[in-house]
Amino acid sequence: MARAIPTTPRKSATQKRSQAMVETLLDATARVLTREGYDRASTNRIAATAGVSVGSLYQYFPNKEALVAALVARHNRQMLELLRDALKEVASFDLATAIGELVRAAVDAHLVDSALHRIFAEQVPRLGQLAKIDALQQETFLMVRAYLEERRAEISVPDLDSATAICVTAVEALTHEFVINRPEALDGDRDRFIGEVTRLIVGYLRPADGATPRVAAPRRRARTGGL
Amino acid sequence: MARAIPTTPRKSATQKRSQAMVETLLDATARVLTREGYDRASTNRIAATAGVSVGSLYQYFPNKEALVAALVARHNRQMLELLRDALKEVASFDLATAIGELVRAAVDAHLVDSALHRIFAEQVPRLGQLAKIDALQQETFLMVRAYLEERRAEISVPDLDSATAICVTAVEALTHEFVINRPEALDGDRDRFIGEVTRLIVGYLRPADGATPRVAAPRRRARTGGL
Amino acid sequence: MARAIPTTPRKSATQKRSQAMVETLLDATARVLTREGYDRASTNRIAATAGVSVGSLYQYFPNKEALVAALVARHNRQMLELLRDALKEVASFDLATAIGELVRAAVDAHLVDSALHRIFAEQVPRLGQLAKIDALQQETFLMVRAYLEERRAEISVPDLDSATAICVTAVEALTHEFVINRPEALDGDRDRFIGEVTRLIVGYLRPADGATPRVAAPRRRARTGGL
Amino acid sequence: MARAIPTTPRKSATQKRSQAMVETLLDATARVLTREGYDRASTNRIAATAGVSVGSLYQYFPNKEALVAALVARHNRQMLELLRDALKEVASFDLATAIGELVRAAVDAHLVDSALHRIFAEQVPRLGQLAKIDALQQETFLMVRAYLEERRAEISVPDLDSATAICVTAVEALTHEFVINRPEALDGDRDRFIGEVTRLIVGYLRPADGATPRVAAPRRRARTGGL
DNA sequence: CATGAATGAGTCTTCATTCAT
DNA sequence: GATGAATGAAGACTCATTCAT
Repeated sequence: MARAIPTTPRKSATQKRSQAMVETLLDATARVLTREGYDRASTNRIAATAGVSVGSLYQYFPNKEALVAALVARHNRQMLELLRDALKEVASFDLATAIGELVRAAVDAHLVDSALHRIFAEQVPRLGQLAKIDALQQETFLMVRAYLEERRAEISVPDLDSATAICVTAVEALTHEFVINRPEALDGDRDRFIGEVTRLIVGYLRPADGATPRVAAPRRRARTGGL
Repeated sequence: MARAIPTTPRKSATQKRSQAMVETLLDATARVLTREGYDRASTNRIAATAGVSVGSLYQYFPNKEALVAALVARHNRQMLELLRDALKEVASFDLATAIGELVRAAVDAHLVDSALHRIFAEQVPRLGQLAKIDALQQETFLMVRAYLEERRAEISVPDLDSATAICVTAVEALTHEFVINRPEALDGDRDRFIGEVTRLIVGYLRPADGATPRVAAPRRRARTGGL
Repeated sequence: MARAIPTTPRKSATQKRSQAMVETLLDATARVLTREGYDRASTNRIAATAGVSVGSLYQYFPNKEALVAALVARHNRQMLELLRDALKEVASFDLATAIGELVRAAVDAHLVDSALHRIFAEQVPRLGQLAKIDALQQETFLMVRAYLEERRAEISVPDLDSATAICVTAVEALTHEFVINRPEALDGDRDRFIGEVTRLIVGYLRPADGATPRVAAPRRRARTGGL
Repeated sequence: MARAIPTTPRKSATQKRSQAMVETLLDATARVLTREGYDRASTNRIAATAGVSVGSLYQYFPNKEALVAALVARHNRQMLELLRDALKEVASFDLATAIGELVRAAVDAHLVDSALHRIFAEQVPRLGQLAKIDALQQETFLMVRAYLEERRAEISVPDLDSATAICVTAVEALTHEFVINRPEALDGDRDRFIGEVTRLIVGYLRPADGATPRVAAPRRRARTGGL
């Protein structure tokens, strides 16, 4: 306690400066990554872009991977934030409306920095520290699963875990594909896309009719004669 | 006349040797890519793995990108082959059964070399020649679209283009996610996964009841007011 | 205020160190070029000879060509310096004496580093940046032309531009030839060479008698009949 | 003798084919050298340009240097030929006219293939075999010297060796400079150039007036106090 | 003899990281 | 703590030359 008086303020000033430096570096990393691609994003270039010396960069990040990992984490956090907000807002909505809003949030999330998002998706190797970061994606799963749990009554799918996985994966992939690779298909027509995806998901979670198609035993590869 | 006999074989012998070298190099590339990742896959390492000198590698491929592009093309072709076969087989089936078989083919395709597929998806930069290769993916779109066209009567979605895009993207993403990132979820239970995905797609294409959920106007952030 | 003192020196210390590194690299380049020839002068060898890492070399020069260009520039500057000094000194001399001194300066200039000069002349490709460097040679032309302009009265050649070009080219070539390729012809007899060249030039600029030989129309190959 | 019957004809046929191959290769070398420069003129490229396999190239030339040396020799021979012809023709002319024709021959010689000549002069390293080739230049010296000897009476320069060296060097350098580096100065005005150079040389060999400028003892560098 | 596939040493250049100031 | 010069391993690619066919 005695230490808190002089230490805390001074430390937080330092921390504030540190935090500012970290943000500056992450911003520079994002810019370089977007402009040059992963392979040409050298730590020297990033430091220069940040207006800082390489040495300083290494004062805050032990190596390049950690730097990129931190940026990925920040970006994921920003995206997640939007989803979290949407989930809060949606809590009392009926399923279809709620799913619609969640899809819309997914689109917004992909638009936070779609160029950067593409680089992460397409070029950044998922090794070491980056592997752990997918844990953030896990959070998405848990949040969505919790929501579906609450709406259990409206859902006819038996296994909620796999249903969540399927819905989250499908929405994320469709959003990604359309925002990143077919942005022209969304121009001025975002709602149509959202509507379609929503229908896909809602139709899956709540099949109105009874006829759930059951997959037949595999027909192909009957070569060996087995069933 | 007599001399003509040895000429042709000799030429094809050369071609056979060339082809063999190309295959050797692509195999080595796949192995190095899988084992070391894209960043550590140097042309020297690839040549060494192939048991060949770098010079030979450059006799067959003008640069590293072309080598990787050729491997991607080969892999895509193998995957596409499975889908093509499935589409042929499925031509006369009813929609649900057909979709089931197609999903199964997608799974098989991702299992052709899932480790390599992951590297392509996660690390190989989509630049230059690689961009063109996504054209192969375009082929998937066209093939599936053609199939849906034939089953038009059973499909209630108005815009077949976007429906195809959505189905192909969703199936590919779900298959990718489960084969690549959650393989344990498929062990001994592949049919359940296939069934779920099939239900997702069929439910989307052929909503039995009338209640198609229409997305409400955006509730949050009524930005510019546009639809 | 007190702090201002160390700052400036430190900066100039850095600049001094930079300049020292540049000189070291240029010296090493000259040594390698002289000892090994242009083709065997690799950046790695040059860096090693300089006792520096390749990386450092590239911190100061963007590529091999720039390095060689800088060395050429330095060498040309040194040679030019001698000529400039001679021209100053010679301003008031009569034409013959002046030309003699200028020829002597040309010899001295070629002796600055004749081995290096030979490499530049014989092996270094005149491309890219090097092309611009010939501009330094342009300076020679202008300086000499200015001198001749002042001595106009003693010169009977009508076109001063072409006269300058002829004199400069002839002196440079003769000096080059004798210093670089026939150094033994100069040993202990430099003044005789200088005298001969001076007579060549002075005789050309100031033909005492009237009989200027006019070239007859071409005798051989009266091709199209043109003059 | 007995062997001569079957051997000689067959051999000469072979030799003829050999000679043709050599010429083809030299032509290709010239083309590649001119188009790509010395550094980018690889034996593989040369062979390909010649429409021949590398192996064949090495059947006729032990290495790249020998190939280039042979081309230099051929080119020098062609140039020399023109000079030789001119000297024959000029034998009976008076000095001024003769020098004029010789200068004209020098220009023609440089125009044989000026692009190639430039490459030789500026990029080809004078090492190994190439060194010996300058012997061809020696021939020029001897031929010109022989001519001057015959015209001894008209020449007032005491040392014919150095006079020859000076004349040959000056004419070659001036021709080179104007044909290679200032071709525009010759367009439609070749005779003017030839006239000037001729005046330079004739004025040097046959100074009409007595006043041969004698070089004074060096004036510069009197720094240390010496004369 | 001709061929051209194969070789691998060697070139230029980049970049993550360190450390003296 | 900040700086940025220095490092040197490593990468993509070229090319003279050889040799089995």
